[in-house]
Amino acid sequence: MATIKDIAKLLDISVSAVSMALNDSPEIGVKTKEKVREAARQLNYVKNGIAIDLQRQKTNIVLLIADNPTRPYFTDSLQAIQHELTKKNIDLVIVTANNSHKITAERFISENRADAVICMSRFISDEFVNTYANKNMPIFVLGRSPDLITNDNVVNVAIDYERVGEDITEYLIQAGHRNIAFVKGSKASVGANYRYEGYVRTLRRFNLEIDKNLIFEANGNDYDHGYKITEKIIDTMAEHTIDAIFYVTDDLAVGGLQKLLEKGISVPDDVSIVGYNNYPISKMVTPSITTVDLHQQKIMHRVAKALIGMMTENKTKADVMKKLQKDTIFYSEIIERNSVKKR
Amino acid sequence: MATIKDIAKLLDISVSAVSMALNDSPEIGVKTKEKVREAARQLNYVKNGIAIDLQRQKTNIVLLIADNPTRPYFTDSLQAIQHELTKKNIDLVIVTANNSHKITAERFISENRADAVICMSRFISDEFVNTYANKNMPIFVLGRSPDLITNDNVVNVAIDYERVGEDITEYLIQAGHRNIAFVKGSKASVGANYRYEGYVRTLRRFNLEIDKNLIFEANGNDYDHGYKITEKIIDTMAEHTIDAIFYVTDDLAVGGLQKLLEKGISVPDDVSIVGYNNYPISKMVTPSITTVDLHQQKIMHRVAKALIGMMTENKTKADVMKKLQKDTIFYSEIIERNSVKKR
DNA sequence: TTGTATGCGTTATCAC
DNA sequence: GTGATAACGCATACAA
Repeated sequence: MATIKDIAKLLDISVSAVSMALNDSPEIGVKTKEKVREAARQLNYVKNGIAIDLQRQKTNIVLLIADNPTRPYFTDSLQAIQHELTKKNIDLVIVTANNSHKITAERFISENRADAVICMSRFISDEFVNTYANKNMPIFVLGRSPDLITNDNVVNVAIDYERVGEDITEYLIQAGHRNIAFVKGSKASVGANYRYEGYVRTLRRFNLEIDKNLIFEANGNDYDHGYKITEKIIDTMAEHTIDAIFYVTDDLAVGGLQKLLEKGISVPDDVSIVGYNNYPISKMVTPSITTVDLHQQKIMHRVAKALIGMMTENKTKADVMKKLQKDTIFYSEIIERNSVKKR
Repeated sequence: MATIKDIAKLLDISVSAVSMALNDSPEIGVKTKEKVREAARQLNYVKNGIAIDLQRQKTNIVLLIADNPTRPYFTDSLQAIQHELTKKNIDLVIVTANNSHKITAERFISENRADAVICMSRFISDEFVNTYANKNMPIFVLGRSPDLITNDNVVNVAIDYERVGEDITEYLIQAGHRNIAFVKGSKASVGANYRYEGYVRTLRRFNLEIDKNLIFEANGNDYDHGYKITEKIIDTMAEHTIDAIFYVTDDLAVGGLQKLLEKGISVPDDVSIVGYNNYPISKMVTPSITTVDLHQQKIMHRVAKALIGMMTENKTKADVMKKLQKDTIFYSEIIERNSVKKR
């Protein structure tokens, strides 16, 4: 690996001259620049970004930590973030952090390998985030408890969990459903828990009984869990009437749908179902599934902008918080499709 | 940001002593180590990974370049790679490189920000790869033309494209189908093109006519394109009999399936369909779709191992190539489900 | 057991 | 227009 030193030696000029030439500094003559560039080509010189970062005390990268890069909510976010960062010529690096593998992510944080981080993974603890965030590396976390954030360089992107789960429950009730089953998913999923609470609140608001027999635990958020739990649901349908099923996740709903169809139960004629998140798959099945869109992209656009503000314009947490919450950051939208019947 | 210098000053010992203490060197006394650690805690010291990398002339990271991190073929690969790297305590960093955004990936390569790279994106050109791969940073690319690889530090993971597309076509023929339509996807997809060739070869082998009317261009590999092109297919079914449809991708097949069902065409009673890749979604629809599994994970496990060999054991391209191709790296497997009817 | 000196590859600050 | 030199934060060979 050739370095600027090698170039300098070859051309018998100083290292700094080479550096400046390579960076097209106006202080360097045109002929020198050309000589340097030519030599660089000859020696197969490639610059060492690490050394540059060290010298500059900046990495120019934003670290994005994901628990599961498969999920559409992640890829949506990714797109939004990348869009904003590209404008500013900031690099984006993704590392995953989940149950079984989070060392890389933690190392990147604890070793200050970024100028800012967006943490979408729950597996990086509040404590960790609090101890390592600093002025040169603010950390954005999503949907955590505000009271657990003690560091002034970690900003929590609050989500208005008040309405979560209420919207779609109300929608089902308005459509004439009374016996609405609820399928819980992964216990670790914060959002999913809030949806359940919204469901309960809404039933109460409409003076509907909360029947424990209609609450199911899938113990996971994906297709397979949905498929499996729906076996149980079908069993209980023998004794209790169920008009509609609120799956806490689209994937669960898709799995459930398939089980229902296999058992000859028609959706939505025999039972209506809804999912949550507006994952692409929800429209790919027959019947397509009514769901709710969280507008993750819009949120992340704003997060990215706030983050850039802190990185490049020396804004403080207080500054960006105002903008982040200027209008309600969170608003969900019901996507009506064909899995719900009005009665 | 405190550095070891600060610690040294505080404790009035040398910088190197601090460095060694922090790295738990046996040369340093226990009491000194404790003092140092305590001081580090007090000063809120966090180590600077960048500086370490510079000094060590190693980054300990493998760079994974993806075009579309959404695709299951990517997440499958990710899992396999991460599994192998974790064993060796090597970090994995993902950056995306697609049509509109590949600067980050290119910068990471050209600035030597990794000890090795796996490039799954077609948007990083052969030329680029050839100019930047070096002994300290080998680059693995997937399924490119071997003759375009001129650098001895880029290893091309060949895939046995001979059989691709033949297997499933033969399967359809054996099931009694004669008029088999083919739906092409994105023109940029290398694998998809090979599948088409396999399809053609197989028809010839069985002395079946290749009917241009039954070849469709979806111009994309995803659900929406499948949905759209199937409109055309249904139109031509009025004039030409079609027993089966070979969608070049599962997503296309899922989109097609939905359109067929909407139009009241039964799958597989009226027409059989197959996809390719064994994406999770192919089993989530009703009827579930017969497809072929490329065993991407197994391939990537082997790739990761080869790469680790080059990184840590100084193995050469020649060395790893042998192992990579020891047994056929590529073998596809037909996953029989419910979208094909025997006639 | 500890300290000194040097180097990693680059940029920045001066002085020339 | 150019060249020494220090500095970035850390690790290491060697000396003490």
